[in-house]
Amino acid sequence: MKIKDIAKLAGVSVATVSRVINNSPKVKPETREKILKIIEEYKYEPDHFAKSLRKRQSNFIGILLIRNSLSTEDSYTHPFLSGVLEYLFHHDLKLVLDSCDKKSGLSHYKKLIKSKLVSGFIITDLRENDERIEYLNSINFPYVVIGRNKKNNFIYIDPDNNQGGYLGIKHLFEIGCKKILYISGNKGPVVTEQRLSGVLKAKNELGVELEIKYGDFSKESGYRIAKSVKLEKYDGIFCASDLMAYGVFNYMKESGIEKPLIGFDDLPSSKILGITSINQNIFDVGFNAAKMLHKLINKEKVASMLLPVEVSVRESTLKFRK
Amino acid sequence: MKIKDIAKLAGVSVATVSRVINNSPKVKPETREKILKIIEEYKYEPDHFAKSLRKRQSNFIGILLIRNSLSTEDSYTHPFLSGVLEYLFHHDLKLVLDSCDKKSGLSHYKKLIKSKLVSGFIITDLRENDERIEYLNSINFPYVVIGRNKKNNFIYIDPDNNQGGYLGIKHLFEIGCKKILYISGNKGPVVTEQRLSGVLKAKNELGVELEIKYGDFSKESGYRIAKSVKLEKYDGIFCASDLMAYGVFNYMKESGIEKPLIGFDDLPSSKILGITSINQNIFDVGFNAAKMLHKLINKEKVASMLLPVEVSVRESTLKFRK
DNA sequence: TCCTCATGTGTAATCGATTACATTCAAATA
DNA sequence: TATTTGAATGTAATCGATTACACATGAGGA
Repeated sequence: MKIKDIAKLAGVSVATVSRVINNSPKVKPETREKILKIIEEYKYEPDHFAKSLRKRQSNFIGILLIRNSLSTEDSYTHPFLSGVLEYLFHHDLKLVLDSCDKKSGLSHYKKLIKSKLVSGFIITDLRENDERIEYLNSINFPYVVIGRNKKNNFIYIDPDNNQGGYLGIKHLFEIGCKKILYISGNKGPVVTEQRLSGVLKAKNELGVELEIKYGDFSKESGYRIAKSVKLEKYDGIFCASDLMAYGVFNYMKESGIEKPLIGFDDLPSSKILGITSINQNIFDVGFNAAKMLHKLINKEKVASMLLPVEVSVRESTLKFRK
Repeated sequence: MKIKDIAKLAGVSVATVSRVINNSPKVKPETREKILKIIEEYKYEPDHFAKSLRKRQSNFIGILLIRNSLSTEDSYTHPFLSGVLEYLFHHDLKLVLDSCDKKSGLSHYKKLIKSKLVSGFIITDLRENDERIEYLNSINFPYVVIGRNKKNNFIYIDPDNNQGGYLGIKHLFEIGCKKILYISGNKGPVVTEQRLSGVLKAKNELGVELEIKYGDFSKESGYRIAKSVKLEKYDGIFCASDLMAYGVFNYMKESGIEKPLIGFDDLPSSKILGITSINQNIFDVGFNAAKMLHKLINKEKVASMLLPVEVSVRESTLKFRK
């Protein structure tokens, strides 16, 4: 079933049918009705490839996952993609999901661009000095980045890590903590600085005592640090990642110490373990990334975006509330 | 840059360039070399839409996620999609990820088919009496289903739940359990029967004593059942889902009882909690689903597939080992 | 020498839509 | 009445590739 068939059935030319499909105003209402009825009756759908070819536009956006990067706890992909899809759903856009190697992945992006398959990218797994950024900037191709790096010469969307650090300390303060241990991530990643900076802001503003140790975001590092310091000294612990909080959690169980504990990221396990954490709405990240990209594709002005985070309060701090 | 430009640069016709691109054997080697060099030099890529239109074939497969179905713990999507993408990566296929409503989602599938955008589907979130199945069967469109239902009139791929049930009991038996509590899922879903049937097979084969209670896969139901029975009576507990195992786990912590415990699904939290569980390799599910679909699209014969599962042994049973 | 045949290449039709331009027809205006 | 105008529709070119068919060339056989 193609446009020609519909035209024949309706006794009009293909041009008129096309006009109806594309909502051109210059079609007589009765003609439009008649054609729509036939289209409906035969469940006609225009050929996607013919349409894209002729219109010289793709309604695809691309997301490339890194090959072989299966982390044990990925709770990110589903809500993120759902958010993206939710936006696309309402705007006649589609998503091509593809994969590429971490190294040498650029050629894959180039292929998708040169074959005119996609009209924009959402970039994930950003690196410092990311060759993808350099390339996309150089040809002025629309894209939005999830996260930031030091160069930061692009449009990005990122949860407000700074605010997250702030809220964590504030929450501990509110349940009565005065001497807090902050287990930071390792120096290097931008998130480390962002979260730390929020933590420091809260410290100064609220006047709590703060000690800082540096882990590396991993469970093991959390455990190690918890073991090496005297936890008794503190009346609250804030970790820059849930994984580190799990390490601390395990150590506390072992040693019988009980202190208020907060993590960061709000992984699903935190809900099950009852650990308070800083929650980022990943669905919103996806949704807004798609929205921003859509605007960029339409040549509209777009500003980078920080998404608010919030504290998911659970057992691990709740039971210490005064 | 289009094929015409390449042809001009090489001093040949577009047909010859096209032949080179499509590996037609009837091109003189020197001509081929010359053209390939120019293609390489200019990084030419054929227009995807033109190619698909003319060849009357799409190299897209489709997966539709259900809208607004954000479960707290989704550890499935990423490895599944990674598996799918890994196969596609090597076979010049691409994935269109889209979404549709749980109810009335069928029209979305129809659209993708009628617009000729996709040449096959991987069906997830299967229901009993799934209208998608009826429709796809009726028009003989290629698809592969993740999971099974009672009708089961389709090609599917599914982890071997039966084997999982068997292995769970066997593992408990091997660490010395003789009187086991099995907390099943609710009657209805196919997995309930499958897992239970494996459990029963092991019971008969190994001669252990077995008691069965029915939960509903949820954490709460696990907790409730653990509380309502006398856990002391048993020397091992096997749950048909990790969530139920978490409920049991929590109750045991509270009540100070310690018994070997196994869950099913191997959610990420199980690793963190140290709970032994039945693991399904989700990456393999995705990879093989893509492979099977590819064969179906190429009109090859394909048989449904059960993927082996294994026991991820952890603390919750390890420490009881004799 | 002439014919056949294989090899390599070019010409032009084609896929199914969109759209610039042409055409028709009736109403409005001079 | 003749002319202009605008609305509605049709004709045909076009997007960029693939491919059936035509054609040219030279080798090999009669």
